Amino acid sequence: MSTPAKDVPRYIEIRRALAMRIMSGDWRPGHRVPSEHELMEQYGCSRMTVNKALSTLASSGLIVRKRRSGSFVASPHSQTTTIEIHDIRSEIVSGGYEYSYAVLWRRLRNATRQDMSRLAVTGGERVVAVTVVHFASELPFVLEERIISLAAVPEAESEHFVTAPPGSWLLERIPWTQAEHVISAVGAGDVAAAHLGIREGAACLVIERKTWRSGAPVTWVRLTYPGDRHQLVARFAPATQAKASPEPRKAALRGDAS
Amino acid sequence: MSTPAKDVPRYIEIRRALAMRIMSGDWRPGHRVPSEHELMEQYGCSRMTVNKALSTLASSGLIVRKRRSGSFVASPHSQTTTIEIHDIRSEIVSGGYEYSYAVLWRRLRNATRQDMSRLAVTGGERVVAVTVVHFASELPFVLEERIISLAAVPEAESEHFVTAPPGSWLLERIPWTQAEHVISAVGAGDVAAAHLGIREGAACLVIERKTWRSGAPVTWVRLTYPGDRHQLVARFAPATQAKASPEPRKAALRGDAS
DNA sequence: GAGTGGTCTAGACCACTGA
DNA sequence: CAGTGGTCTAGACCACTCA
Repeated sequence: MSTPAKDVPRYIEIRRALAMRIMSGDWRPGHRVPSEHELMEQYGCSRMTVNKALSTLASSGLIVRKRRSGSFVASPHSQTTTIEIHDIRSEIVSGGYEYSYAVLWRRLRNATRQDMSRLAVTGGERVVAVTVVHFASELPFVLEERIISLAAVPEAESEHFVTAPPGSWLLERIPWTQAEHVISAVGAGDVAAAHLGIREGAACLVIERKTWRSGAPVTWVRLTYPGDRHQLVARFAPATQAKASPEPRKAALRGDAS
Repeated sequence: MSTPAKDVPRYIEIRRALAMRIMSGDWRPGHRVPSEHELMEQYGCSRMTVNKALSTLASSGLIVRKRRSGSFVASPHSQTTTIEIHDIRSEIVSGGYEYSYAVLWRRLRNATRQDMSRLAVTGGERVVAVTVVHFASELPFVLEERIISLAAVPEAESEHFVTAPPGSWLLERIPWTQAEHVISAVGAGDVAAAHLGIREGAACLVIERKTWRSGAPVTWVRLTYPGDRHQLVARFAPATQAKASPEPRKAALRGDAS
């Protein structure tokens, strides 16, 4: 069995072989993986090649590398997994729904204490605060409450988001950022309940995101999804890429559930 | 400015320089990054070095590489971010609380239709179903509902989880796996409400995890956290590792919130 | 002190694909 | 067809750190 691999690069072949030993339980956590020199001889290839196998294995968390001691099978005491947080529009459109949005209100103000804590700034900057509902085929899909720092995005002062919602609008202007997400569950407040057409106190999935650009706060946003209309999916398959995931679901609207 | 870097490896220096151009907006999405040959000359180093800079940049999603055409600044239309899902015990202990748990019940049965759909199997296997509450200093912290495939873990047949909860017990025996997580918000059902000491319908953060080992289903688990006692935090800072994150918070218990 | 991983070099061949 | 990235080689020096 296990055809010797047709076209897969050498380093992936090695990586896969090592991953198999680990994931099969053959090598328990703490077990010492052969050194680069040993693997060179075992596989008859150069050190750079086994190094690539080992370092990608390390970056996916399957092994830990220590100078002078060697590489060891890692202890999986925390699972790290990757989630994708999508643009709301494409999320809705790719679900086969029609996208629309409505700006509920928009204000220009000096940052309140709450604004400052949300943006993680101390000085009293000017901000734009805007609240938007996004619809999937007429059905309220998510409530977006956003604060934008005018120091970071001066153009926002005169922008009323009639041609594009704040998220997309910002993405056009501030393409690459650092971000922090906080995911939680809360009961819908009266505002959210009214705008999302759900019962007050109904469970909602809330994603809060702070965004920086080279260290400077850009925007804060809270997305409130009715609990029965949205979920996040994350997959984790270390390095070996065991098999194509059956279906990379991302979000489900009510009725999509299997 | 920007001291020429003391000890940082060459490829990180290059990667950082490129990341700066991208994150500053100097190079917009779609912009063509210099080719490996051009960068070789620019930085006076070998191709392997610039290759490492570019490929790590690509794996962090900042650029897209295409043969024959070149490397291009990626469009950030979906943010991918990494969350860590921790062992419940260490999650509680690291929060400064005292950990304990109680097995509510445990049953051995042939897989029901629901069990099969949760484990993603079709045959009617034997499973262990077990429900556990985890406490943080006497306060119910999370409800764990779990199904374990006996085909994958035969020892579970006689295990009653008195010395360790199912999660830790499994981790000891099945260290490395693939997993799929689904994160959602639901109102507490009557069972969850009773055991977690919360109002029925109160918002809960729910994490469902399916676990495989080399393709074979091992376990399914649903973790129900009272919404006001838990949240997930994810950070995203592409490649440049801009700055040490102020504090890698993971979970917050009521009272920890700032 | 010796073995380990971290990094780097100056080449090489290949597959792919856009002009 | 020519330029690009993907991979690989057979060396090298270094820092670190465990024994």
